[in-house]
Amino acid sequence: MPDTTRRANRLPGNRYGNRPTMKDVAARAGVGLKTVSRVVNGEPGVTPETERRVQEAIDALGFRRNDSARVLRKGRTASIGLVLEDLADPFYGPLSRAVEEVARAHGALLINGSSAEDPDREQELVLALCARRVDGLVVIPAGDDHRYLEPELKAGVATVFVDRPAGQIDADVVVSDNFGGARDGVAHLIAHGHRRIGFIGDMPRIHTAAERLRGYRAAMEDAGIPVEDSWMSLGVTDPVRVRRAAEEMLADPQPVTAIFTGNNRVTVTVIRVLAEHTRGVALVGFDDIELADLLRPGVTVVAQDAAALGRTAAERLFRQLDGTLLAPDRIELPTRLVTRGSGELPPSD
Amino acid sequence: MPDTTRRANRLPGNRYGNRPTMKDVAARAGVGLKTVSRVVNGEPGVTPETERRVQEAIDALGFRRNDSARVLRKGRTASIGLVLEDLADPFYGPLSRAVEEVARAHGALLINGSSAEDPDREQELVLALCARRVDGLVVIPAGDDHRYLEPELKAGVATVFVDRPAGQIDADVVVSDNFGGARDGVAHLIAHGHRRIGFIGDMPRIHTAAERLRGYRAAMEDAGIPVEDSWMSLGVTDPVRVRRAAEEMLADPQPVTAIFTGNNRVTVTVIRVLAEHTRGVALVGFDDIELADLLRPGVTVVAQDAAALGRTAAERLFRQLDGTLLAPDRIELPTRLVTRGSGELPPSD
DNA sequence: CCCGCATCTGACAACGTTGTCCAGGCTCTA
DNA sequence: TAGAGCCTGGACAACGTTGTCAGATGCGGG
Repeated sequence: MPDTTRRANRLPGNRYGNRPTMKDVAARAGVGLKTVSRVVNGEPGVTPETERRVQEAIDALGFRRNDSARVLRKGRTASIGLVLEDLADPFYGPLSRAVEEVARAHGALLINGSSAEDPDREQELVLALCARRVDGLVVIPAGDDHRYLEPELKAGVATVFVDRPAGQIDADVVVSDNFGGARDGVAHLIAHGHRRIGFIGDMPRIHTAAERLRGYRAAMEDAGIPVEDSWMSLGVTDPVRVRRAAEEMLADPQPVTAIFTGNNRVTVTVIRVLAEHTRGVALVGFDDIELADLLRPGVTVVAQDAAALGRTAAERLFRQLDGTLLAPDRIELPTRLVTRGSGELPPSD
Repeated sequence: MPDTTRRANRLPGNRYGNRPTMKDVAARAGVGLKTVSRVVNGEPGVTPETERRVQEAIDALGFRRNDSARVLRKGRTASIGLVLEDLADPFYGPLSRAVEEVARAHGALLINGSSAEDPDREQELVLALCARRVDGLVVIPAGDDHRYLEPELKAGVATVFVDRPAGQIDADVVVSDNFGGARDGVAHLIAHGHRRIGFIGDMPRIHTAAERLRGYRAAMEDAGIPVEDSWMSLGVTDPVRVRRAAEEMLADPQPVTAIFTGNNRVTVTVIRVLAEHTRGVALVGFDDIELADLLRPGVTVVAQDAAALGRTAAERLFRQLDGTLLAPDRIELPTRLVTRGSGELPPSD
């Protein structure tokens, strides 16, 4: 009694709510299983009349191919994973969209998740995506050790890191010129006469933050200005503490006359602080901000092209998948200094 | 010769780049297939010694369970689909993140895509997600006919629509009070003495746009102000045309003294136009905008809580999946008028 | 010393699809 | 009209996993 066995093996609640399968369609259309498969996949070798019958059965039953089974058989999932830091950060919006557009052009879906800057969560997410057998991964890394990816890379999972490089493994990377951008931004302030320039940035364990700090130091050193510790605030990230850091720099007996901010969120907070401040303090921020041009003064920024980062990374990913891309490489995209006023204020002392 | 058959059936390039399977792990550990499965899934009934051997083999081979096969067998994918309009729109960032957080709390991954406001693309995406057998869908609809979802709903795919209602089917919906919000925003302008109030909004075929327009009309009617056609601009959406629309309203011999804008993108463009304008024109916008408080004047908005929309929708989705949610319902979240200056300007004529 | 029981392990089928391969029917030609 | 060749359709195995069930092993008690 094979039927009994079969029923016994079924789950109680009935999976997929009893979706029809190709077998059901075949039975209804009075054809073989494989014929249904051919119709569904548009393969040749089916007479129009048969095709019509099959199509009718499909519509009547509301059949939809089960891609899990298909993936199992074919080995490709036509999906890629995107791991970023925070879906809600405006910097990642255009980046995600660019990745999605490239994926779409290649017929792939996008599965994504946020690491919230937590290395464990990054790893967990990446491995979950690998278990789903995504064809490739675009990762904005939170951690700095990615050796856990070695078996995956060996198994042929295409991988591109964006915004920050991978740690301890050799992988494709697409980043902005964080060092050069920050250096130019700070040099811009120096060129406008500033010497006491503050720096407020994220934790130096984040690669981009470290690079921007390095750019700040380089610009100062190039100008022969010794940097005082009280001018730098590293690792503060929540608005309350950023605000306090900025206020301390400005309250110093020898206050900074300009501030360089290390990312968009810090910039926004510092703008708020400066708005309450009577003395004009110059500001250059890393990352562009919406409406920055409408503030008075307009906010001068070092802009990176988030969409280009995403697009470049995704394109490299698919080139890995075609096999047209061979060795891992590091691509660095230029940044652009956008002057709008706040960076051109003269020192007020 | 079963081996020959097997090899002949293999694809040439070798799928997944030859990832090890449980069978391989079992062979290496010298145990049965099912024992490996037990270890991988943390099922009881394995001696510590056996478990150690299996774990060793797993690590040595870099084995990772293939979730496609697992899904095929178990029927649940532990993933949900999110279809929205544009990943890069700042309004959807917090919404996506909220959905992701709820999904994560339920151990599910998020697959998402953008419809770009195109109904066909929405349908294509939704059906692709259904073919992947996502457990549920959160949809910000672009189209207004969702009967194509009927077989899916019948098959038990949990579905919640957000931001805009579903068309032609009975489904769970979570929306903001677009009508009431717009009415209150316009009434606010009226209360400050305005009578000639312009409205610039998106295409009325988009539900939210239509509701906000209705709110505008209601407020005007309540105040006994007849609306002139030249005060309304509907369906313009790209910045160039929004700009032109705003300029025309302001160049009229009897110009509007205030403008109500129908969404965040329109608001931003109109802010730009007004910034170039000498005469003070009042502005209230639908949707909040970052830095709106720092502009002079600050921008008065009708804010909706995007994160709450996403969270509410996702929670309802998972309640559908638990079975604790029975009938589809419509949830309407309140909006909030945030006064910052631009909406309180008096008429300038 | 043997039996019963509990514990651990493995063989096997099934999930829904696709690739392979063969059978049967048809057309076309000699 | 018979034979060769083509075209359509279907049976079957396999993808990698998990549920079922039965067999093996070890232990304690009678």
